[in-house]
Amino acid sequence: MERPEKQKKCPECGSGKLVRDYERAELVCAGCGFVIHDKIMDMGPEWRAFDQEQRERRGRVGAPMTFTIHDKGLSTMIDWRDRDSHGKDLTPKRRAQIYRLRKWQRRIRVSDATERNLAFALSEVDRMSSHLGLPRNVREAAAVIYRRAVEERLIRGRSIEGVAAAALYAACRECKVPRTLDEIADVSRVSKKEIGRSYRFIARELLIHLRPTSPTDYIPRFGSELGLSGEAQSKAIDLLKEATKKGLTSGRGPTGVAAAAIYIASVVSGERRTQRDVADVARVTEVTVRNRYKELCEKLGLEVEL
DNA sequence: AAGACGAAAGTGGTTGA
DNA sequence: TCAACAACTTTCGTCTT
Repeated sequence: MERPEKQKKCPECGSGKLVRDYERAELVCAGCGFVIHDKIMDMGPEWRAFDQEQRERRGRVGAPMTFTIHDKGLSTMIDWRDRDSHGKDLTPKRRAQIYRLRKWQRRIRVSDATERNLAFALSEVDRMSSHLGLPRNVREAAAVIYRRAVEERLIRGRSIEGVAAAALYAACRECKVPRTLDEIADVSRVSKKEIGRSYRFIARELLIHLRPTSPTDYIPRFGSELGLSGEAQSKAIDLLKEATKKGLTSGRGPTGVAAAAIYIASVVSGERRTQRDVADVARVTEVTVRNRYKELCEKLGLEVEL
């Protein structure tokens, strides 16, 4: 795997100016805004991908491995009959020893049952992260959250996959690279509803208090997916700053607001994208893009000639 | 032909009694 | 537990480029 330091040029526009965004753990091209996430931290997949489409195509992580045969038949069970290998009765001393051994074997079994569950959950986190192209630090954060949930015994009555997905969702928000519940649900095996419920539960129990997602956090990703330049993206962020000041973002879905800002920015910077395209990457409808962008234009007193 | 616009009805989730 | 509610979606017809 290539060392991040050796990556000197942007694969998209060839510009040499790459900026590290430590907060989001991304490497960003200052010229065109292209985001090179997996170069900086991600030691996960061994393949290299230069954009989201490639990453999705090459992500060959499929359905989760089954851990049903936990030890592949290698475990030994101590016989319950108090006989030795010749069929003779054991001395009382031996019997006591065997009893203790059996007890310990039981204990070891449950402890590696929780280990297996943890391993399974973490492999789920990894699998989902690969699909979503998330950097390593987010996976780590998700793993930490999941481990805490295990320690606090919060998984009882909940599916491991649900909690794993919820932990990942929380981790994304914590690391300021938010993914929507829908996006998480797409790569998970459980429903959006269950992930949401699990998330709320563990967030409450683990006292994880996350500010509502800011539309700004979506700009680099959406911008990158639409191939927008860095200037266009900064433009969108400026717009959002203004909008936030005037309270235009509260109560609105952050993805919708982000989409509108991106759309306006794309138009004013001469890199126009259609409402359809913007709506698609933001996972909202054109109607929402329109409504938000009309609001933004009116309230910010913007003239956007088309 | 494609994109933008907007009206109207429908959906799922939150809130407050 | 139920109904009201706001945000968002779906659908569809019209206008513009």
